[in-house]
Amino acid sequence: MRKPDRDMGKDMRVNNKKMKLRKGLWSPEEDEKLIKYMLNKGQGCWSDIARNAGLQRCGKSCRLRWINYLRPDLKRGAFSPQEEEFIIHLHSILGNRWSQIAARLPGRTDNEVKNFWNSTVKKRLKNKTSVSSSPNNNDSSEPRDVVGGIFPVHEHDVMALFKDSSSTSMPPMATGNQFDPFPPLNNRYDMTGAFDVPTCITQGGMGEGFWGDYGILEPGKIGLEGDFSLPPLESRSIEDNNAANNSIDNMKRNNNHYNNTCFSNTDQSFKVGDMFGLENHQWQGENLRMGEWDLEGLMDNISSFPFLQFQVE
DNA sequence: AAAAATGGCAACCGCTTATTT
DNA sequence: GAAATAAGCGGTTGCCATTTT
Repeated sequence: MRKPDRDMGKDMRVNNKKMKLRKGLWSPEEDEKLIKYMLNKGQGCWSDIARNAGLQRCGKSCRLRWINYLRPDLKRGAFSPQEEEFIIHLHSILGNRWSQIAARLPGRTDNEVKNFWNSTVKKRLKNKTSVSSSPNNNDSSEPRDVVGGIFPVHEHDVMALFKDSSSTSMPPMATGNQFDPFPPLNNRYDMTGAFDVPTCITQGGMGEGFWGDYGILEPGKIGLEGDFSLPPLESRSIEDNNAANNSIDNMKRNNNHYNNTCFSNTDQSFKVGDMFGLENHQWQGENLRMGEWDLEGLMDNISSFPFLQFQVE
């Protein structure tokens, strides 16, 4: 429901003055204000941020703008074929849980994934399936058994597989938590935690046995024998993790919005914790529990996991 | 060249969930 | 425990650019 820029929303009070809230597209000036504020003050209550940054926007709008567009760790740019495959695969398991899917794609937002799905993937799958005229393909809003004939994924099959694994070769998880075939890469929204998105795990990459026969689930290949000990994301190597990027100029230079390149291009990594001068890594302790093998559980947290490296094309 | 159709995506809305008072 | 507030999420809309007619 995007309205033209001139459209104004409801009121907000600043210094007891009634101000009209802006809606619609963000101007570069607004972006700059928000970036500046976020860099200086970090994340807080969004309605305060909106007010204190001098933006005539509601907090919700600021949050969205930051998360979906201005965050320095966003990858942006076209989805790679690997990412596409991964999205399709995850969607076959998770359905329209865009945030969960996005959480497993470094530098991507739920909005981005959702848009990509609705505008591109859906269509592609439709074409594919109309050619193969598989009976099992319709709209993709629900988890499917077959996605375009590529991925034979069935929720309970996966579950069974995990159950089997747990009874036989499932390792005693170091963290005692549930097994997650596609662990979220990070708590991306937690500005107190450092993360280096583009350097996300790489061991072989997708394609090479990643999918086949649930390749990713094969104990021998992916460490089900017990090795989940990859270092947490935030401690992985970063090519040039110089907090020198810690300036709006750099952000602008790298941000699509300003010159069509990506914020954290493939050859550049950010640690937001560094950018913001923060050292807490709250995410490390999130929610580790052993529980029943429900799907949600499956997709819940786990410590780091050999994964894949996406490239922006 | 102009109009219409289509695609991509930013941003809003409304609902749900979590947290605070 | 209830109410208020904030945050998170998915669905949807509509603008703009590109492609097709």
